[in-house]
Amino acid sequence: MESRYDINEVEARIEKLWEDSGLFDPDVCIEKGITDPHAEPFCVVLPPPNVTGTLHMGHAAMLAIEDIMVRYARMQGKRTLWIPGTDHAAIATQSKVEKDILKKEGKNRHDLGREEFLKRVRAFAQESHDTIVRQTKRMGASLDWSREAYTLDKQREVAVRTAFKKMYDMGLIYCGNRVVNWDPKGQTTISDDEIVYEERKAKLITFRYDKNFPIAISTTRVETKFGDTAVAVHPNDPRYEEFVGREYDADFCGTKIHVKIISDEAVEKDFGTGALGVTPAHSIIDWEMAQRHDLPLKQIIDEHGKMTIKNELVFGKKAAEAREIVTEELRKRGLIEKEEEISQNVATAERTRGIIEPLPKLQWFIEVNRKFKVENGRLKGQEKTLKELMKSAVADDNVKILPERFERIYFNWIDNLRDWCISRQIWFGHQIPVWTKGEELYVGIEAPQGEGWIQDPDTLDTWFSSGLWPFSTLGWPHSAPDGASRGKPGPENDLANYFPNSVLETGYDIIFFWVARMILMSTCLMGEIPFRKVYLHGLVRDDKGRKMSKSLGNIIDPLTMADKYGADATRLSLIIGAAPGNDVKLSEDRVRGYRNFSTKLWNIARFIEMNKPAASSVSPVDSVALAEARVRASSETHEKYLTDIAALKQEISGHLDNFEFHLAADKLYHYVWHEFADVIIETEKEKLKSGTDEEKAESYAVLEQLLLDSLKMLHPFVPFITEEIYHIFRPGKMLMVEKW
RNA sequence: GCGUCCUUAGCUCAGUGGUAGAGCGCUUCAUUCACAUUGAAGAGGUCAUAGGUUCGAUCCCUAUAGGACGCACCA
Repeated sequence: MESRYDINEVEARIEKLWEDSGLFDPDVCIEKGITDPHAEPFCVVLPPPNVTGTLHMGHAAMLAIEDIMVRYARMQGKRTLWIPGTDHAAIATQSKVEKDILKKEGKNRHDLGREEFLKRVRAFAQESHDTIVRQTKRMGASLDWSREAYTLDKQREVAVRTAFKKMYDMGLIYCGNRVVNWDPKGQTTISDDEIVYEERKAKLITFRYDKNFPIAISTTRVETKFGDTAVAVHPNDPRYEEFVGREYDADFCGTKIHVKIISDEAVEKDFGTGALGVTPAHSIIDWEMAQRHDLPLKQIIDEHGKMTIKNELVFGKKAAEAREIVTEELRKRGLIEKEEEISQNVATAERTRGIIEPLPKLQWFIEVNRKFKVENGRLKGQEKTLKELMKSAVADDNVKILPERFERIYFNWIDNLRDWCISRQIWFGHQIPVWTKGEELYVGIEAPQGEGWIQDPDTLDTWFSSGLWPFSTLGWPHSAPDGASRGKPGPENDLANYFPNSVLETGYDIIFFWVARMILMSTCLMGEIPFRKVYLHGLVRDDKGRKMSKSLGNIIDPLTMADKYGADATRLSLIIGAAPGNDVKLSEDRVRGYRNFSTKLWNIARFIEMNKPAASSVSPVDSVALAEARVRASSETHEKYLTDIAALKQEISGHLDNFEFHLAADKLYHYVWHEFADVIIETEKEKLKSGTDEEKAESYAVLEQLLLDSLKMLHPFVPFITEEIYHIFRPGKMLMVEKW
């Protein structure tokens, strides 16, 4: 063995060795007789990284954790499949490319036109994809690349369109004119989950529409009051009881408005004056109130955030500017009763950070409170709403979320869930499979026959296609989920063999975006849960606990770490000390520390190899036989070594079964360094130096066995170095498919 | 407002109902020895605070303080 462990040479060579072996593909394992086709299946689908650039430490952590589960399952003899893929990430990718083009060429997407722009986005996505694939392999992830998927490829497009059509036919997808979250910066609608609240100071103004109006109201957005069609008070508020039901005409800064006084539970008595001006067109809450009280809707702001109300003071002005003008006008008219500074949470778009302008728009929605009949699977025939299905999937313990505390968070989210707006006014993504011709509307997988059909120009929320991921990657809708194909090899039988997935592993930050949506799609379309377990990992932060970001300059790049200290060390640094669901603070020192572990392991192997007795170096088969014979005849100390490591194996298996990877890795680390190296080898050193030939051979045999056992247990965590050392002691064998 | 998590060695964090652990850092010593990307020894902790349960609490319960976060509201 080389005296120095050459990380980069070994990791590159082993990566290629695995890839050439084809053993990441379960069908190859079956063909070669390594895996029993009727063995228990174990399937994980990789959360597809966005094609917006490169992998970061969060991805590396995800890959490490999943690879541990997958390699462990494979070594246990399970029929193991881990499917790779990437996500087109519609809005994220589009806005990234838009930004780049604007910076480099000073053009926006409309200057280029839809086709040319999409060409550019696709080129960028392809480049990102290639980088991501390279990086993923570099981390040692044992993914079956022959089954690689992309959320925007042809096969997934069929899945998306099929899902859309089915849900439309079930009455779960509808097109409705509703007040939606409009992002004026990104020029698109977004869903409730894509909103990020930012705390800001605002001026709360208490005023009357005009001198004759009986009730004063409070608002931070006086410019929207042109659109008011009601004033709402709480039903139990004695101050306003007498007014409820009356209607008034008022002159608001020169514009005639008609206002009805209503009572509604949504009003808080203690806020402001306890009376609220209802602006149905520019507030989701107000819009809901308007629905309840049958109020008219008056739009006064457009998609660009400009005032459309025909009032000479503000027409054509930006909302913020109009706010100042209206405030000034109210002052002039002596209508303001109070002005106070308050802090409020402003809704902004997650991607663009533009301030959300609620607007009434015609959009596509998924209705979450409508009862429908499930058509397939285990849940066939049940009449439930999507909300109920999502809830019972977890409440009935069919889907187990780890750590458990996230189940409460999940339920809490479902309770507050509104209809999901799925249409986006961006270009990159799955175009909505709806075509119109005059009054006619067609929903289908393929464009309708005949002239004059126009496809809806909008695209779908990226999470719509991600929601199908657990089964769209397994061949749905082309292959059947059940029937005779179970147990048979080949990707065409994947759905029968690997659905539901065994585990879904992802970050806790996308439990709503993604985990919930997959449960929704799967229970609805498949009539079955998408996966049995959800394992949520924490976020990787810098050593001060801050998010890693370009602007802070605190990014630790997983590939740089892998090149410097090895993918093995990088993986270990992300596993040890990382309790499930807890954030990990990472520093380069940590990675370096685990690189030292690789060196230690290498030297342990080197020491053992150097002490190999000449007699047993004849052939590997003989050496195995010899080792076993020696071990059987071993001394008490030697027996203790072997029972100890057997006990350790029990412990490690237990931890792995319980998803306690951090405990398993920590114990192995401790055993190898502080027990095996520091105690056992130090003890045996003497015998190997001055013992009889017999003693030497026995000592060697025991050490070799301990080493091989350690390598096996370590393999899921540090696959490269363990594979390399294993080959030195067992030429021709592949550790990744050895039996656990 | 509702809820969750965190508070353990100088730093970053694991962990456990019964003499406290890791990495990095620090001190001293060792080195023709598998490994200086090392070994040995060591310093350093009333496990946030106050109550309670218990034979026994860092761990379970309650409250308090500080920090992080999620959800709802935010007129």
